[in-house]
Amino acid sequence: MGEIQNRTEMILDKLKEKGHRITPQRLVILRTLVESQNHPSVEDIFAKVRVHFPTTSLATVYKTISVIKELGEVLELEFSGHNRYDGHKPYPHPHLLCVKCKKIVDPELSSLAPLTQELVSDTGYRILSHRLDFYGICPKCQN
Amino acid sequence: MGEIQNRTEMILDKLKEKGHRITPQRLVILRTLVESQNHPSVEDIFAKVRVHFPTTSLATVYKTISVIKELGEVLELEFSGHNRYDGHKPYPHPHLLCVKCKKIVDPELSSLAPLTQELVSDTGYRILSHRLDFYGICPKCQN
DNA sequence: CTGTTTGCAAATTTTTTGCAACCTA
DNA sequence: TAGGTTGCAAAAAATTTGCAAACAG
Repeated sequence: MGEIQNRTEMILDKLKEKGHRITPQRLVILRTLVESQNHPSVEDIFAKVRVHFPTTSLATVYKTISVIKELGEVLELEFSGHNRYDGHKPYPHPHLLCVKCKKIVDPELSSLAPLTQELVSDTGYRILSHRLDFYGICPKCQN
Repeated sequence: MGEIQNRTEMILDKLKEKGHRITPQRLVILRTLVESQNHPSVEDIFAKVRVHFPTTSLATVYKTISVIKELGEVLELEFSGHNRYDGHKPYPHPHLLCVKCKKIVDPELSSLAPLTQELVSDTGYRILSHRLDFYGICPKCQN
């Protein structure tokens, strides 16, 4: 149990190892990233930190995300004017986005392995990572 | 033959139909989008138009892309600070990017249909589009 | 002619950077 | 105490918008 706590501790250790310091703001930002299931935006994270530390600046949020990104512990989903972050599963995986309510979920796709296999066989590429985003309308928003 | 010309004509007709006007700048922007195999950025397109019309502004490029996007004749690939455009195949399709030589190819993936099917069955979403980018190293760059 | 488009500049939006004061280790 | 971090403001970078002059139909 405490998988999220363990992951948080692990990242904190990594931070210390690299000579980074653990500030109260960073702790909240890190926890928000690790606990969030819904791929928060910078503004989302900013809002959450502000609850506990009202003087926190956006710059600090950006800087902290940047540090955690260097550790490979958060996945950045690039969108033109609104990046989202996944600190829960910081490795490439498929996303399913509802274009109406903007929710993002992680579907389980057993067919992904065969697809990647086909890609490798057909092209001879060595695959390093991927970005698989599906856009649609979730069951709730279909009404 | 003349597939690209045909597509260009078709889009021009669509533009006229909707009450848009065909200006020389728009013609060059449109041709660049339709002919490009390399998913050009706004700056790429801007540079090409400038060759023929040195007074063209970036705003015009953005506005024209926006209009063509409304017609559904260009695909926008969102990156945080550098969108790319595909006016050659303006519908969602997988991309395979070599991280070394930056080449982009369009792989044929017969496994994509079953994967989408699995997604629909599992989640109940109505899928509207997708973005599938694979990052890897092409055969040539593996040496 | 009429109304759309252009091109310039200013405004927006997201993210980055510089730096003095501050705080963690 | 030393040096990384914060928070403010200014700077970048990409895109959008307002508007008068230009131009397509």
